[in-house]
Amino acid sequence: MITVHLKKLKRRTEISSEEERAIRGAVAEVRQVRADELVIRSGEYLSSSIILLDGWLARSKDLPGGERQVTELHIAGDFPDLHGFTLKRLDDDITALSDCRLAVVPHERILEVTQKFTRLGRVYWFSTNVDAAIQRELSLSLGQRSAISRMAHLFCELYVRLDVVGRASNNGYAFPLTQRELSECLGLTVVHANRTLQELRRRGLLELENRHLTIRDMRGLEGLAEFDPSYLYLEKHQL
Amino acid sequence: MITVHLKKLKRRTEISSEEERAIRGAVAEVRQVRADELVIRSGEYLSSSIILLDGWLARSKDLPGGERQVTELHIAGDFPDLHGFTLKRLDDDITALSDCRLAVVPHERILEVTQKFTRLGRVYWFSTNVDAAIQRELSLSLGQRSAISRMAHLFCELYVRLDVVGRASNNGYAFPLTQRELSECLGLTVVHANRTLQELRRRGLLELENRHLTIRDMRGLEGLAEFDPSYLYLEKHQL
DNA sequence: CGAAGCATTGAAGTGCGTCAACAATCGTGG
DNA sequence: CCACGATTGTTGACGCACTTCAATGCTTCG
Repeated sequence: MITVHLKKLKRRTEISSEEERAIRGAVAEVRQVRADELVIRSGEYLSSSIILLDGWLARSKDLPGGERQVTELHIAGDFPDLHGFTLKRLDDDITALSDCRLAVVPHERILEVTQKFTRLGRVYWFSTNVDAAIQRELSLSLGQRSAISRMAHLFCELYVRLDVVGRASNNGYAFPLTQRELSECLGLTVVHANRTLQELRRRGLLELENRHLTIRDMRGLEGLAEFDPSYLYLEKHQL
Repeated sequence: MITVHLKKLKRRTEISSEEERAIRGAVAEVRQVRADELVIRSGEYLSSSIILLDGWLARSKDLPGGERQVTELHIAGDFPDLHGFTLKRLDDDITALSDCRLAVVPHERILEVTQKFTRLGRVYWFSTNVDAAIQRELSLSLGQRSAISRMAHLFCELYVRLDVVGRASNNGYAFPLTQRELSECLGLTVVHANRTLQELRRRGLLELENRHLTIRDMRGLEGLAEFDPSYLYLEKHQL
């Protein structure tokens, strides 16, 4: 179950069997949450963090008027609120986009593990830095890319990230978001997100039905998105 | 000189005199760079990071077509490429917006210091997490706020951050960016950034001349920006 | 089976972009 | 210290990508 998290880590760095045991031992319990459940409210005090084992989570920030911006989508293997280990409260909400299974990791155990294995401290620091890189790429999208290029970019990124944890299959993946949620990722209205999605279909780049995305023309999609995965830091790192 | 960096750290957590000595000892040299100089190119291998002692730096990402998005502005006291310690290369460029003084900190010394003082490891991890929070707030701005609210928000944030390191004075601060650079922070064209700035002036909220910003109506500006500084994590933290 | 949420479409509006010109300021060399 | 080209700031006219509003069918699920 937590194997998916180790799979993600091992893609980017070596994890010794001793370190692996320490990580496995840090999990206190496994929880389930339902779709649409608010998992963590921004501002609330945190004494544990969660590893996403299965399902999708969104981190988002709202304006007083209700407008919502998703700051990052999280998939199986991610450690969505690991930054809460040092920050002790989040500045963004975490919501379940689908039913999810979560491994709860108390901060005191993260502290112990990273004291004992200082390299793991760097591995997890690295991990939050990659999340920050994903968020920077989002800023680039929101600030400079057109709606269609932005949407294409998101689908490309998710394909790569899902592939790392073995959740992508022959050019497609399960995609549980509604068009409203998708629009909140992209800084668009639902109506325009809908039209943009249709344009991607019309160009023969992808299909999206029954919550499943199929990429029909990966080259074309990547080209439209100007997608370059180097910001995902997929190569092996010495830490 | 590096005192400004310690000032920033001490605002958010305790730093013992032993830890302070370790930090001061980690600096290998002090460099100067001129305005408009490309300080770090994204992708290049890094074996040291820099603390900004004086001046302004911008982190930015470009699209193939030349469109640029600034992902974060950095001021005195910041550690702009600290994430390079784990990532070993950046996904964004770092450019000098003004003449700057930089303290160079070799990664091997960061490694030593954080091995010896594991709490300092968490302090710096915390620090990159705050940068990530600033970037999330930018995503919220780019995705959901109007041009004028976005610009107001940026000026509010910079006031608070500069105040922490004692670089803001009676409701104003030195602001070295050109309108082009400002527009690249906000995802706007220069022309529209210019008109938006004029609108802020016209409403009596601020003045900007000779590279100096004066806030005439802080309440009004914060209200327009819907500014809430909690994402800056200014309170004292146990790490 | 009914209600609520979700996807889709059309028509009309607007915030911001584009293009183009010009004024003001800056930096540099003579 | 002035000359002058380059950069920066400003303004106007116009265009368009995306929003807004509103209506309609389609799912989904209690």
